Amino acid sequence: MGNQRPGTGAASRAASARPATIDDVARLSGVSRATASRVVNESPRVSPEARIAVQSAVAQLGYEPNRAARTLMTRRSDSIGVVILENSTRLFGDPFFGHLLVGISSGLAASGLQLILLMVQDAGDTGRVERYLAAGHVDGAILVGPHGNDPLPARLARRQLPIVLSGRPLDATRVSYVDVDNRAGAITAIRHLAGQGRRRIATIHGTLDMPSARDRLEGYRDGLREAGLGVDPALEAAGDYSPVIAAQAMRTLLDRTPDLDGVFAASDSMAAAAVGVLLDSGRRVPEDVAVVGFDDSEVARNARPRLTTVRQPIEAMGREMARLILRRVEDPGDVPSEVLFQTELIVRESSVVP
Amino acid sequence: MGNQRPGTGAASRAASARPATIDDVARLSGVSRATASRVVNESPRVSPEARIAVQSAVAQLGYEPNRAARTLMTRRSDSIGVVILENSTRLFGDPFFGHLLVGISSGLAASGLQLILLMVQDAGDTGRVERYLAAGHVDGAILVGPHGNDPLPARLARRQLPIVLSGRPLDATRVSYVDVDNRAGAITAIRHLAGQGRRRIATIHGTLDMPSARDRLEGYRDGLREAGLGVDPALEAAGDYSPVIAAQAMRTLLDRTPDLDGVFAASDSMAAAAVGVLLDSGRRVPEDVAVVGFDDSEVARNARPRLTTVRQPIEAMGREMARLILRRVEDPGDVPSEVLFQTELIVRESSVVP
DNA sequence: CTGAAAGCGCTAACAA
DNA sequence: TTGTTAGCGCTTTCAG
Repeated sequence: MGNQRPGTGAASRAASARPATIDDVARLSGVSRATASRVVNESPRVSPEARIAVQSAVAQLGYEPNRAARTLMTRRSDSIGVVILENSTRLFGDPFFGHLLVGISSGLAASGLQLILLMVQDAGDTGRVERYLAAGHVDGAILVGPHGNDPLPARLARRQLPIVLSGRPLDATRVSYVDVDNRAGAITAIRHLAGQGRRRIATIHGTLDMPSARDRLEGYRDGLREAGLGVDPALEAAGDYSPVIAAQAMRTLLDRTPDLDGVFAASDSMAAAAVGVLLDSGRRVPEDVAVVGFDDSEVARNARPRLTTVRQPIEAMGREMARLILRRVEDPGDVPSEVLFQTELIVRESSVVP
Repeated sequence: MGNQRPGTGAASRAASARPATIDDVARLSGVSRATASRVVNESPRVSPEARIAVQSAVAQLGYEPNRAARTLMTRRSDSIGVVILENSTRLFGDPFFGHLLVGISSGLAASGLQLILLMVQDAGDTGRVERYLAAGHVDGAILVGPHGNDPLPARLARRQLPIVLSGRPLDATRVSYVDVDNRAGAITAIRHLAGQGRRRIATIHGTLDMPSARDRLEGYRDGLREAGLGVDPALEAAGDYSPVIAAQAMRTLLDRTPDLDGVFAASDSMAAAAVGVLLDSGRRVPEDVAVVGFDDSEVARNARPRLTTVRQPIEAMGREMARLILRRVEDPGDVPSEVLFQTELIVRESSVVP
């Protein structure tokens, strides 16, 4: 590059202490701050010459807009809060949340909005997180894993913060959410088990303060009725999506109804735990008891026997949540959207006798 | 609480459109902006009366400082970037990352710094993320899962950004990191297997561009030598921490050395996959082949047989990473710290014949 | 111990 | 199409 005076030329700024400002860009390209700003923000009202001059100055200086200054002016933070409402025990033992995060992250990436992760582990966190979100530090929030009785969604909505939920809310509040057709998914599972000749089909459901858990339980019952098999409370046991509690539930079921020949669990982790208990009890899977899970996570492919399961497209659901929140941030007056994804039954070894 | 004119009193601001500013606080408490600011920022140079007046005004107005304005002034963003350098396949199939995130999040929570999550899925993301981090939008960064050949850590360090790595860096760069004593952990695993009478112990190691994988492999070899068992390349197979590749590796090992009687895998997920292949091949675990994993994640407790494994305190490591980055942000001149956690061997069914 | 004033970097009226 | 001007809300000298 020709002769440069050290410490003053543009090239020498490579690792400069002070980052370039829009003033630097304006000066170097010979236009005003305003015009430089217009180019950076892709306003159409700029002459081609000015545009080119500014763009090359931007490149030369490695200019990056100062987000704080921009936020102060536009009153937009260019960031989205992602709130994980679940204690750590279940949190990442189950691959569900991780996949959802990956989807959200990739859906947000193209937009230039940042992802601010907020984990609510205990009651103390709730206040902190709510204050932060309500203070206008984010343009919108994605709430992952809210239980039906969680007041946070309504509280934030009342404060006019755009939000999107993972999972249908329990009350009929009008908020955007993304969910899978839990009821239909459960029905396909039961239909499959009944089709394999199973007659005493039990279920390990999730905590019933979560709508997804309720819907899967309802689907289970509907499936039984559809197959002409009666509903029997003794065949239903509560889990909480953790393997430990699921194992307990399985033992309870075996005590109550030793003749059961099928199990539908509301997650793969719980199904895997159930299989463990069944094997421990001397039963063979699938010969004596057929098992179906939910999610189609790594757990299902990893287990032996491999788990038949109801697949939900978790990453796609995360991307959709990102899309929805971006839309609501653009246009807060937009009506809330409810997006339902379809499930797919993946048949593996745990439910089919070879 | 007395008589209030609607729309103007403090109480009526409860769900007001415009958030309170420090000017509002100053006015209500009868001091200047400067003094109000001092109280908010806990400066000691304020009279008790002023302090009390301001504090009550803050409470009354529900005042929350505008972070953008503060950032503009202080040149601190009050946020930490957490960069996940791993593609989604492995990402959350393995509970490791989730637990680390929980630890980091809880370590950061008390400080008031926000956690900005940046996932690098493909080469295209790298530039975006590096630009973002280098532009001063975060006060520091925690890099999770960097491979040895990743140029990002050095690039960011050169730009003066405080960073902390998960895992020892391959080159001898002086950066802060948190790791577990991988070599010692592997040795305890081999010592245990040898103690159970195993003589043909194989290993499925991780990708060798990650120091942790190298260290575990070295520990494996050291353990063999210590037990008087020779090192045999035919007993070593490469995995990449994914179950699928681990299963392939296990099959390769069985082809090459059908007489193996022990397997040490560099993660629980890989160990579980290896168990699956062993069972498929008609072998019994642990009777014919004893298996030991690494991590002590849910996978280990969930598998049947339950996995013996080398526990690492993942959440504590995450919290420590948060502590280190906060310290470096406070005092960038501080010498880099290297924190090594100890492992613990957890003996379960997969390695001990009853 | 307190207040007045300056200014961080940016965008958005408003004129020209 | 462009430039000038006026703040956004905050912290921080500098006087007093």
